Amino acid sequence: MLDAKMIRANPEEVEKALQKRGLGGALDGFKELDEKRRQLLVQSEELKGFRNSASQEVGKMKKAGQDTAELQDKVRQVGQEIKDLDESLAAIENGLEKLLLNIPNIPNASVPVGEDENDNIEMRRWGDPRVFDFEPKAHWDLGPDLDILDFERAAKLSGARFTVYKGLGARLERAVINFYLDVHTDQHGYTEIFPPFMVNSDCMQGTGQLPKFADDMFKLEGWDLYMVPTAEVPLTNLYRDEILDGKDLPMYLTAYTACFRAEAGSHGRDTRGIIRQHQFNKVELVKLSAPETSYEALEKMTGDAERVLQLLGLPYRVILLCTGDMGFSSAKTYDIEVWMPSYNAYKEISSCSNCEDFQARRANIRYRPAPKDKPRYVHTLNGSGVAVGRTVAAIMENYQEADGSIVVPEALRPYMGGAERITALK
RNA sequence: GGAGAGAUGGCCGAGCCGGACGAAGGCGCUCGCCUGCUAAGCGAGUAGACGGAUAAAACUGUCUCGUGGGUUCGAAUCCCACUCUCUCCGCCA
Repeated sequence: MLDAKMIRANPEEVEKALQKRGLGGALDGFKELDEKRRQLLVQSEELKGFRNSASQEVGKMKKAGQDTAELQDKVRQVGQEIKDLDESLAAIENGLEKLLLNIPNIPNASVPVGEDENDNIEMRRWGDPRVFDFEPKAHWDLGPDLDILDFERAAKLSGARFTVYKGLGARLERAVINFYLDVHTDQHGYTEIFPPFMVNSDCMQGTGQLPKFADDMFKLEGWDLYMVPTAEVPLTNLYRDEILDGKDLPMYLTAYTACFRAEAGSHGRDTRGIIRQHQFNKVELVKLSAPETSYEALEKMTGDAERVLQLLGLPYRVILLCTGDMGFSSAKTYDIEVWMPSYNAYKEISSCSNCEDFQARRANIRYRPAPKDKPRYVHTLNGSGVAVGRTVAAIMENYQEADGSIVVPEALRPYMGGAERITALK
């Protein structure tokens, strides 16, 4: 959520910034509502001030044995006026909040202006895509052939866009999860959290999924609970409505969770394999940072995500998203894309964003730099560290051999009971 | 799922037969004094949000005692609903 005071002070600049995201006119109506709100607020507060002093007066008069009927009558009338004013005020504040909750974050000045993914900027590449001396298979063929992925039985259980992992496939998924968590906790300084996989609507609003993207999520019928679309939601909301001690910043958090996405708009994309699923695993990185250091923290976090791909020997590139391609809450985002032979292209495997104070304002996460200081909003960052299912798909495809087996990357072997290779049983 | 108890400031904890209570007291924290150092001791200060005022402050108004309603001239205190926590029973991994 943007700061109403900031919009009030620089309406043209905010409008310009939102236009870069292709959202001209998003601020329409703000000024009128904002002015009306303050006008009604002043009126209401004046009357309340009168009510407070008059009520005290009644108390004194009663003690002195005086007749208070007239004053009480007067205050009763004022009370009605206050009630009416407050009703109008509440309606206006609702309108304002609705407006603000649906406005995305303002891009950082370093973000390239553009319309869509074609205007993104490639920052760097790591590793060289392997040149195969045989025709490589896609993971959706490798998986069933090796009997480690079962799409048909998954469909029987849950329908399209679910996968059953079996044998060393299941083991590989679990190995990657543990490997990622170990690297981030032991080498990158993150604290491991194991959060609930269902969270309430306050959390969803705090990180920006609600109210705008309700259709992308799975909601539990009869409950104010949603399946987490990413661990970013529980991790960032851990400190919702709190004032943190400046000494505790920056805070580095990591979590494995399954992630659940309905993504109504994605039908027809990536229909094969495990790239786009209703349920997938991810290890997430979240940082709470002081504003001054949040952009350094973003570079570092992106590096942390890159590092696990390097350790697995998977070629990737880093993309800086343009204004038109960024997520709702983000001020600046790097995507990391891993090389996928089946697509003959790089495919997103991580997204690292600095949301600045956008989520912190929604979720009311503040910190006190020093004991006497006023509380300030933290900056929140989140990044995939990285997507597990897509990692497994990338390993399968990049490490496949001509005989249809898959070599286990060395870094994962300790997590695979020493297995060096996944081969068909038959 | 059934029965009961509770929710107050950073923490603990009074108030809860309605009237100067944004809230006693303690702890913690900050600043100062004292002490050779540390500890102890002494003094002062110590919630947030939204407004007004200001160059900025000082200053000032309103709201907040789990949340939302209600009663009343006036609610932390009375009434209703909800949420959460704890204890006992049941069930369960």
